[in-house]
Amino acid sequence: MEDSSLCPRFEKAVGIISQRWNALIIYQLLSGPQRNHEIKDAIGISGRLLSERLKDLEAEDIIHREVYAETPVRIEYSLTDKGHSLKPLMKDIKAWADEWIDTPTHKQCKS
Amino acid sequence: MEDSSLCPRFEKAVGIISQRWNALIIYQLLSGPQRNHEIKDAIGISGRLLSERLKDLEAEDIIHREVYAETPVRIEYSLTDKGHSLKPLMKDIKAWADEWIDTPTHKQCKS
DNA sequence: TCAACAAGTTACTTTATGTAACTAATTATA
DNA sequence: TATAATTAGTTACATAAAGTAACTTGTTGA
Repeated sequence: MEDSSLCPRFEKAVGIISQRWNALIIYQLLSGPQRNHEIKDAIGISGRLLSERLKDLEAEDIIHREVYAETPVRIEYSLTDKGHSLKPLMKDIKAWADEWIDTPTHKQCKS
Repeated sequence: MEDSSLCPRFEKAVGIISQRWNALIIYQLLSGPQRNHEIKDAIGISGRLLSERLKDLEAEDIIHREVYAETPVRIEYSLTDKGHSLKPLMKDIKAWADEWIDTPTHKQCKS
């Protein structure tokens, strides 16, 4: 293991995107800045993992954490430029899913 | 957990693509049909997981397993139409990686 | 016959994820 | 003023997935 002949950049990108929950978090944030509990409720992740992933994605400069010193304090997560640049990718996944994934028991989703 | 309000098709697609190793296997097969050990050497996966993932991807109709009754027997894996339809996605990941991922110690890779 | 290869499988260890309870700060409610 | 509720986390523990390596089966070439 551990030494492939593939492109290291590609492997790094795949590592980020295919880390569990990351794609769903990024997809969710495409619709605008959101708070911890909003993301949590939207994608069904546990608080433990959401905190962990948000930290990871912030470290990768894909999302930005903004603290609003209101009362009570409000913390919002949003996509950085780097994060926003993943939009075409997310749209590709969505398009592929619409064409190739069969979920007869579920209705069509909005684009 | 377990009940999100996202599109079920999208979640299914993300589940497949972001399952560890799947994207690398599919990317690797974009360059043509390959045997078990070729994929293994190319992406650095263990034999155990490669067998498991190849079975999963075959069950999803993303790859095809062809047995050539030569001597010794030759087994080749290739992308199905559904698998090939993931090419734009893979290219997007590659393009994103080239633009946003910094690997100063590694050289540029072929497109 | 013996070593080597190819495609898997089995057994076992390590890491990641899921679940739930717990903080700390604030706020609305009785 | 207690009391419960909310928000963004964290901690502790159980379960599931991934990593490692040895083993199997069938065949080949020396």
